[in-house]
Amino acid sequence: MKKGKKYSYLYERPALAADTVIFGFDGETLKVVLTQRKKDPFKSRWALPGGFVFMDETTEQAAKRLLLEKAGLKNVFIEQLYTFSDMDRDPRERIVSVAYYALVNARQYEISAGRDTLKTEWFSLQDMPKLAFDHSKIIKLAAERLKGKVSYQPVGFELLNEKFTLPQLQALYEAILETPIDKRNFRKKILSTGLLLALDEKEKNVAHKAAQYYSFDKKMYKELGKKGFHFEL
Amino acid sequence: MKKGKKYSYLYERPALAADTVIFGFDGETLKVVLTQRKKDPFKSRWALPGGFVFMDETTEQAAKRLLLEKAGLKNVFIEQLYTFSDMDRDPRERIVSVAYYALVNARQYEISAGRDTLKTEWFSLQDMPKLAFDHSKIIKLAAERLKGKVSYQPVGFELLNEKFTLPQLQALYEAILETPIDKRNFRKKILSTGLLLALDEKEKNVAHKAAQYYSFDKKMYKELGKKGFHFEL
DNA sequence: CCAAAAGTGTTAAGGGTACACCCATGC
DNA sequence: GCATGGGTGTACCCTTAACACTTTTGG
Repeated sequence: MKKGKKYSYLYERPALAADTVIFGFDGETLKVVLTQRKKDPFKSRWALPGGFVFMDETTEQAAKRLLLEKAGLKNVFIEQLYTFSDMDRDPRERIVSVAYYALVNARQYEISAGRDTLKTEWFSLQDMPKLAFDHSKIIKLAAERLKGKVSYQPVGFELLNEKFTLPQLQALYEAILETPIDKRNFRKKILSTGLLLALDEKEKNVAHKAAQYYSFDKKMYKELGKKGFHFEL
Repeated sequence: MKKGKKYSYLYERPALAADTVIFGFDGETLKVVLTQRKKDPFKSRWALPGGFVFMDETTEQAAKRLLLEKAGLKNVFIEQLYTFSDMDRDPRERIVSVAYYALVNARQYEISAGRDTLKTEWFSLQDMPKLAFDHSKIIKLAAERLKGKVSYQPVGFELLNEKFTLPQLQALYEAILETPIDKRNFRKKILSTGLLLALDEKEKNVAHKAAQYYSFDKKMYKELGKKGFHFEL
């Protein structure tokens, strides 16, 4: 190993960014937040909310900060997805991006446009515009990850209101897994986890039998020690 | 958002490194490759093989290059694990590390000490020395990831010879999952995947009934389209 | 012939899947 | 009273889990 080009890392380093796929659920389809770019490159194209990582923050802190700056979101579930480092990700220069995904309640939060963005909006996963950079690739990977995650951890609750009905929860699972689920089997299975708490409250003003509200029993989840959850199909 | 400190990323960037957890199996326990550091910080401490990412390579390419340089390994299964970015990971300066894990056949490859290392050796996961940086944390995460992975993808074969016996394969699963497995149930399940090809060759020179050799049917695996594998307990 | 590990089948229990009708509510 | 979606139970099948003896080989 010689000195010279190979040691250029001492002087030259890739820039480090964080981008986040924010998932939300509107009752029908899975959505993600996109921001429209105000500047080149890819001026006016839609992109994931993201930006550079500062020297005094971890990549996760950066992702959270950018969530707030670019979409007005705070205190959300967030988890690291993957690090993208292809040489030509960004036309300007080399940028390595640590991608995260976040789960938020799309109805509870107002999404607000932030710095460097023209607009910030929810887009259905089924119906996405052409994206900047390699962001479609990132979203695709995030959707797959979520599919896997939902089948062994009760993350779905992050996407719903604190109280929700079983039909709502089922619709969410169907949207994430992209497959229809049998109503009775779904109820049996999800209730058998013991993680749902039936509230004594029902839907109102619906032109059919009112659905029971439930909430997620976080205490029980901690007691179960995150074991013994398995949700196939 | 003001200019100033917050924009320091334009001038100052974290260094970017890649570290790899190399798993091997000696027939009894899971092992990982560690290298003893020749320089400060943590001079003479054991650490994961790793190093800086150059400007003309992806993090995965860097991990592969470092595998070759530091441990003499080539053409191995490698997959991204997680990106570590805590501020105080490295006492010198801020270094963000993209961690990978690799699966190699510990018997087939000779491990050789590389540049900047005193020695390079296999260590049993059960019996690890005190490590430099946050490398124990990385190894712990890698072991968990491998546990999960092995139950839905047939990765175990990367750790064995091309031909192997079912008792060998079972011992590997037991080592990874850290739990004993029933012999008959294991055979039934693993054979029912249709991914094993019985060779017409048996063990030799063993003081007991000779075990049948099998190989992994890669063609069949591709045909099955990576679906329908599920290995619980 | 002895030691040591490979190989083999059955049963019982639990979980998954498929499936159709009645109920509550608003209009 | 009608349309709409919520809520409920059962039967079959397949998978899992538990479990003990015979076979082959080298020494």
